[in-house]
Amino acid sequence: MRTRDYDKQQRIKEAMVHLILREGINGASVSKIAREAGVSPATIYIYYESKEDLLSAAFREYAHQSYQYLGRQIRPGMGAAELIEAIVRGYYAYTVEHEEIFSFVEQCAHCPTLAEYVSQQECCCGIFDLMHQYQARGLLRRCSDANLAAVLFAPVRFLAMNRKSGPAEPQLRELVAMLQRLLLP
Amino acid sequence: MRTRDYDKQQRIKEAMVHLILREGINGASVSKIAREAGVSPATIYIYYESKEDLLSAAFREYAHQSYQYLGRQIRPGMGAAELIEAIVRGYYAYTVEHEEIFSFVEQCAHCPTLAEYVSQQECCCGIFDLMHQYQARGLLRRCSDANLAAVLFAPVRFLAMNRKSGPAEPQLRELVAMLQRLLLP
Amino acid sequence: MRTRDYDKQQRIKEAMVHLILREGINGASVSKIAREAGVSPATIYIYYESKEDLLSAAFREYAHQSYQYLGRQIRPGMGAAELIEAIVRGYYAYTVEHEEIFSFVEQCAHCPTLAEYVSQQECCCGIFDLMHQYQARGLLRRCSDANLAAVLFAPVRFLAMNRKSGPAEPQLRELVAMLQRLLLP
Amino acid sequence: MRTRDYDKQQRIKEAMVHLILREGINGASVSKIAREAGVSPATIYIYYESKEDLLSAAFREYAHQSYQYLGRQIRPGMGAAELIEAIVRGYYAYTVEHEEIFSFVEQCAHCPTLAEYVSQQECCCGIFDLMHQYQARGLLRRCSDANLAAVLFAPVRFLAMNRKSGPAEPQLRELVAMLQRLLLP
DNA sequence: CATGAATGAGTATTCATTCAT
DNA sequence: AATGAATGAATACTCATTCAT
Repeated sequence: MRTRDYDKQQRIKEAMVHLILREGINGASVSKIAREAGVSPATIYIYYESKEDLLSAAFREYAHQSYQYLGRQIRPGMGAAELIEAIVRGYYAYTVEHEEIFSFVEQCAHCPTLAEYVSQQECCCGIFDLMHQYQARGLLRRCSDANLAAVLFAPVRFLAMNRKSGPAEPQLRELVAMLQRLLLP
Repeated sequence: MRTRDYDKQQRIKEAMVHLILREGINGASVSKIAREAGVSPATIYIYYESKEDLLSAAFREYAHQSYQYLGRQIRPGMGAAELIEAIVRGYYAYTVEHEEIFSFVEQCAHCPTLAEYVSQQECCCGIFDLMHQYQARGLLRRCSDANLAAVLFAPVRFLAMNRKSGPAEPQLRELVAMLQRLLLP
Repeated sequence: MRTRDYDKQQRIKEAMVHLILREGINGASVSKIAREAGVSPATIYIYYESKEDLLSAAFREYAHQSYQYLGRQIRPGMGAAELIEAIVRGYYAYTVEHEEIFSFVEQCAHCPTLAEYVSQQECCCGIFDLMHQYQARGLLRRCSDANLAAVLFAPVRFLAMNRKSGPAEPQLRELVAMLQRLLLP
Repeated sequence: MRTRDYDKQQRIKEAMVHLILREGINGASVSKIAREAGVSPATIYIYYESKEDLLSAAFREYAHQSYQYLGRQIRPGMGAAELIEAIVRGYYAYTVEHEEIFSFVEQCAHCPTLAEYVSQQECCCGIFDLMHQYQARGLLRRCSDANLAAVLFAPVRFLAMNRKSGPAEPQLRELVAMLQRLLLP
C-alpha cells in the first residue's frame, strides 16, 4: 500500500520528468521541480542526497520500466513471429503511453555523465532469457545479444523519436515484417 | 579594424563539443566554453547571438557531417551488398574517429529543446537518393525511408554508444550480414 | 523554517536609496545594494521579484512619504496663511531631514521608465482635500489642482535641489510671503 | 557651415538623447548609442573621452538650449505682463517641441553624479539680466533670483512633466494669470 | 578618421544546497 | 518530516573601453 511519503517521493520524480520533457535537462532546477511537485526545495533533500542522486535514481528506475512493461506483453507460449510483433508493438506503445518518461530516459542515456548509471544491456535481460530459449529451440536465428538489442529496440526508438513524420501504423507493420524476416529462421 | 578570426570561431565550437562530451550538456556553460577556447566570454557573443544560437548552429553543422563523411565512403558503382557494408562500417568508423562530435549530436538530437533544429531525415537525403536508385533497379528491397533509416543507422548508433562492451569487429561483421540478408532481395 | 525578516527588507530598501544618492541611478547595481545591506544578492530576490520591482516598490512607498509627513504638519484649524507656511516649511524640512529619500524620489520621478509607477497628483490628495475646504470657505483663492501643486510644491523642490546656493531661511521666508500673496484672497 | 564631422558628433548626441528618453538613463549604453547613430562604438571615443564626457557635454549644451530658446521669445520692449506670459508660454512650448531633450536634461539635473556639471542658476542669467532691469524700473516686484527661478520655471516644468493630465491651454492661461498677479507690482 | 573585433569586469538573475524553526 | 529563508557560486549576457587595421 502506498504511504503518504511514497506519494511525495513519486510526485517529485514525476515533476522532474515532466519538467525535463518541457524544458530539457537544463531547465529542470531543484526549485522548479519542488514548485511543480508542490513541496519545498528542502524536502527533496530528505528523499535524495543531491540533484544527481535524484536524476540517477529516476533514470535507473524508469530505464527498467519499459522492459517490465514489455515483459507483460509477451507470454512464453507465443509463436516466434508473434513474439517479435508483440515486442515491436509493445515497445512502441510504451513510448506513446509514457512519452515523458521515454523522453527522459533517452536524454539520460545519451548524456555521458548519466549513462554510466544504467547498463542498457542488463535492463532487457528478462526478455533476452526468453529469446535465448527460442533460439535454442531453433525458432529464432542466433545472433549476439548486442545485435539483437540493436535491431529489435533501436529502430523502434528511432520511429518513436520521429513520431510526427507520418502515421505510425503502416510503418510499424512494415517494421514488424522486416524484423520477422530478419530473425525467423 | 581587426579582422574576424574564423579559426577562433572554430575553437569555440570545438571547445563546446569537447566540454559537452566530458560533462554533459549541463556542464557546458558559456564561461567554461570560453576558458576552454582561450577567449573571453564576451567574444563568443561576437560570433553567436546567444548560447542557444551557438548550440543549434553547431548541432546543425555536425548533424550533417556524419552523412557527408558517409557520402565519401560510397560510390554509385558499388554492388548492393558492398554498399550496405560500406554504410555500416563507414558510419561506425565515423563515430569512432569523431567520438566527441558524435556524442554531441546524439545528445542534442535527444534533447527536446534542440531536436527541432535539425530534421534527421533530411540529413541523409543524399544517401537515400542512391538507395532509391538501387531499389528501382531491384538491387535492394523496397521499404519506406523511415524504416530504412531506422534499420540502417539506429543499430549502428546503438553499437557505437555501447562500444565498451566487447570487441567491435565481430559485432560489426554480424550486423553487416544481418542487414544484407534483410535488405538484399 | 526561518521566518521572514522585515528588518532585512528595510535594510535592502535603505541601502538602495543610499547608493542612488551617492552614485546616481546607474550606480545602484543589485550586487552593490546587497553588499551595502549586508545580505547576499540572492536574498534580495526573496523579497522582490526583480530589480525593477524593488525600485518601483520603494518609489511608490517613498513618494507618498513626504505628503504623509506634510499631513502631520498641518491641522484643519489653522489659518490660511499659517497653512501655506506650514506646507512650504514642512515640505522643505522633509527634504532636509530625508535628503536621501527625497533625492531618490526625484530621480525616479524624472526617469521615464519609472515615472509611470506613481502619479504625483494622487500622492497629495489628502492635502488637496483640505485646500478645497479652504477654497470653498473663501479662505484661499480658487485654482486648478494642477496649478496649485505646481506653485506650492515645485518651487520648494527647486530650492531643495539647489540648497547649497546660499542660506535657506531668508529664501524660505520670502517664498512663504510670495505664496501667501498669491493664494490668499 | 556644418562639416561632415560635426554632423556625426551631432548624430551621436541625438542618438543618446533619443535612447535615454525611450529606455531611461540606464538603457543608453555606448554600443546602443553607436548603433542608433550609425557609427562604430570606437568612433564615439574620437569625439568624447568617455561616456561620462559625452553625457556631461550634452547635458551642458542642452541645459542652456531652453534658455536660449526663451531668449528668442522675449524682447526688451515688452510690457511686464507680456514678458511673464512670453516666458511661461515660451518655456512650455520648448518642452513640447523638444520633448526628448527636455526629458534628458531633467533626468541629468536630478542625478547627483551629473547635476554638478551644470548650475541651473547661470543658465538663465541672460533672462535674469532683463528681469533685473524691469525690477529696477519698478515694473516687476523685487525678489531673490532663486525664488524668481523657483516660481517662474519650476511650475512650468511641473506642468510639462505631467502633460498627459488634461488639456494644457487652460492650465497655462491660469498659471500666466497667477504669476502675473504674483510678480507685477 | 574610422572601424569592428576583443575583452575584463560587470550586469541581473538563478543555482544547488543548507539553516533555523 | 517538512518548511521557506538564506546564500556563495554560478548562470547567460552586456558594459565601457581599447586594439589592430
